[in-house]
Amino acid sequence: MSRDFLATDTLAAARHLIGAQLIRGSGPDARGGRIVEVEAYIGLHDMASHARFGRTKRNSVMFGPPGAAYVYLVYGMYHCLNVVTEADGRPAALLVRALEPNLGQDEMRLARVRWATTRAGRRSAEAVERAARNIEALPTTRLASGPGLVCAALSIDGADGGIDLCDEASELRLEIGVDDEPMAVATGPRVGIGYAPEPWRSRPWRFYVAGHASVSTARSAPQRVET
DNA sequence: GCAAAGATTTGCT
DNA sequence: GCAAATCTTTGCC
Repeated sequence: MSRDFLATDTLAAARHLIGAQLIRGSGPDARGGRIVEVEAYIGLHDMASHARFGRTKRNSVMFGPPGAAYVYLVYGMYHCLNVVTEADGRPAALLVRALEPNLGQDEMRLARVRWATTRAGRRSAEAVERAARNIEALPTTRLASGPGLVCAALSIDGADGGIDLCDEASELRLEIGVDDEPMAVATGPRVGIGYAPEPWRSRPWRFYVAGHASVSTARSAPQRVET
């Protein structure tokens, strides 16, 4: 993907990311899908953003050049992948919330099972079996329908932080799909930021493909169509 | 130094 | 519909 799409306005970049491909690996081992849901976090004054306290060790990648991967751990369990936007020095990023898997779906399902096994394994063998059965029963469309699930399906963790997603040689990268048809993009408030004061809490900075089966649902706002 | 909360997901009531 | 899981970062004493 051209870095120019990400270098300036974050809300415009969000529209470019919807429909783009996020891919891990290459050749027969490649896996990934089209991005169908993102959220924008923009600037020091966005009270929902990790950048609201200024530059810290965790969020420093957000302050760097566009196209870098900002990966962080939430709730002690799930990794979240962000695409850094805007000029070097300006803290902004797009959180990748959901993919439509269209490459290496079997490997993505296996990665989900591996992730769940590691976590549930600390509890009991029964918990592992139950989690594995649940994942095996999932429709392919639901393998990466949430920010934590995108990372589980693509095996993304802190080691991927800082990777250049615009470099076609990167292990983890973005590509523009050739067969992309215009998709109806809906907008709404960002998910899980109830701690933020207004007007940030209500900013319609969540972008998603209206009615798409792969869009996250766990805590999602109701879907409404825009254009 | 310590306490609290978090850009989530799952399973049980 | 609610609470647990799990650990890093931030804020306050």
